[in-house]
Amino acid sequence: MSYNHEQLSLIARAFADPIRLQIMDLIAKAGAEKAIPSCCTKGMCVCDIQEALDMKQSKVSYHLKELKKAGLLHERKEGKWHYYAVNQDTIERFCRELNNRFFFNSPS
Amino acid sequence: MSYNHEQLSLIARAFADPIRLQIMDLIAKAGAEKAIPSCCTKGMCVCDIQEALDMKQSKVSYHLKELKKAGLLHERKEGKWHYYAVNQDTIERFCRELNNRFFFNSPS
DNA sequence: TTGACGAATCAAATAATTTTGATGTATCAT
DNA sequence: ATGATACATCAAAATTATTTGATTCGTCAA
Repeated sequence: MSYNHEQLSLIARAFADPIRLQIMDLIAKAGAEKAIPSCCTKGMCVCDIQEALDMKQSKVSYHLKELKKAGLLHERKEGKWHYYAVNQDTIERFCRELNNRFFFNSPS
Repeated sequence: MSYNHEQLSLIARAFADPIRLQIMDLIAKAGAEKAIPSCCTKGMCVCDIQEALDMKQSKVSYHLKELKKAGLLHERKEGKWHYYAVNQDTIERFCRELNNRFFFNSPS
């Protein structure tokens, strides 16, 4: 039902790198607004992130893998493209878990 | 007003190690309940954590430093002892920040 | 003072993450 | 089939984090 230390730390580790936060921001914005760059209607593809943040492709892929491993991203494959979108559920559970653990008067 | 990527990742990094989560849990419990071990009424001292988790003193100090650097702990010195307590404000702000960033319909 | 205790800090060793360039795989158009 | 594109994966190098065993610092009691 609730996360253990390993699961919690996996998510925290994913958030622990500024580059991954940048990537998350970018993907979140693309999901929220009209979709910043070219090809994405729902989610962002690797090449758009690569271009937006001026990073090597393998670097982007590596960080996306870490984020996905933590359950923070959802992947949808469509032809040649892989679209990534934020998995809000994981973030919500993560925050709820922190609250339950560290607040004496925890709000559920 | 709100955290930048560096500040956010600093907090996330602090949560990113299972050992530090253990320490946080321990300190939080000591604050919430009657105070588990011997000497602490408000906060826990290093030697109590050391004993509770069976760790070397320098290791405990190292992790406490990391947690404090992230603003997750509050330190109070009293004679020979240093008492650590959870800084709930930081956790609250951290969660609020995550919500603001990654939820389209963010609750403030 | 001296010695003992609680804790910080340091330097060296070890371990884990991240970056990089290369190579591999799948999909698609020609 | 061939070549191009989008992406994953790999192995090596570079960078960071963690652990360990001193050593040091501050406080207190004798």
